[in-house]
Amino acid sequence: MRRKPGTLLPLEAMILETAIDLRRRGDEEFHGFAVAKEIAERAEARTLTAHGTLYKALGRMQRAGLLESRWEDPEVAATEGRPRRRLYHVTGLGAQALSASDPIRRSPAIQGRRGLAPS
Amino acid sequence: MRRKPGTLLPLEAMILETAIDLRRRGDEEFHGFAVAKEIAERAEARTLTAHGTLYKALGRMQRAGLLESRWEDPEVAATEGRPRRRLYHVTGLGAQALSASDPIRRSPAIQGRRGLAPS
DNA sequence: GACTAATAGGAAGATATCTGCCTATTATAG
DNA sequence: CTATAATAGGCAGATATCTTCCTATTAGTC
Repeated sequence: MRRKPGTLLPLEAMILETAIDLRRRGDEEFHGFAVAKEIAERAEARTLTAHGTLYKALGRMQRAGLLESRWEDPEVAATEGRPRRRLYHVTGLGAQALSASDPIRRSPAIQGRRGLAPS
Repeated sequence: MRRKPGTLLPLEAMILETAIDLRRRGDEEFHGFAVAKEIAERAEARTLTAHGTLYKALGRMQRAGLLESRWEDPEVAATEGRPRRRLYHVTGLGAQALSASDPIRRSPAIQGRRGLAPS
């Protein structure tokens, strides 16, 4: 949809918020599936089905320098008997971008958004 | 459906056949997904959807001693960028069970079965 | 021959990530 | 203000395995 540089899309802001939230709760790193579930709970279940959208957003944000990632140690995933995760963390730039972003598109949107109806 | 001991179900026979076939072609070991695809191609596309059925059959056959398995080295899966596989091989007992099994339920069933309509 | 007990089969979903395709949306050029 | 260019969003599916339900089928009993 043609990007205005230096702006966060609602989904991107939500990812950053969720990630920073998780960090406050002790998780230094997060993985896509985890934020997917978090976001699905918050945002009035717009399902965010087929997580393709989310993973594409994560990749995009990483390319933009808002996130950094590393692959989980395969041994760990193996021990826990699940697919391997890609572990992300928010960069300084990412945190900065969030606080600089239009707050109307952020927190208010999470519970009882006013104005800016989604559909 | 209550088992007659020492008998192979069509699916089990097909797994053993496929596995032995793959071994002839050089693959000492096989994994569930691979046989699933092989079988899906052969058997007139009864899809075998939702591979649950196949994985249950594999587990059952392993418990019966017809197959043995080991988990793939997590590093290998990681390098190839895909989920880890469980690698199976047919045991002597497994090969024996196949040759002892009713041939009408086997090879003929694969192309142009006569009699014994499936549905 | 009918009934029942037991298990096989099938659908669906959890766990994770990623790609391709098509449509929707938006920023900017005109 | 509109047309266009570009990208975001959504759906589907590939890659693998496994679990939980519910239904279908069959072996063996009476």
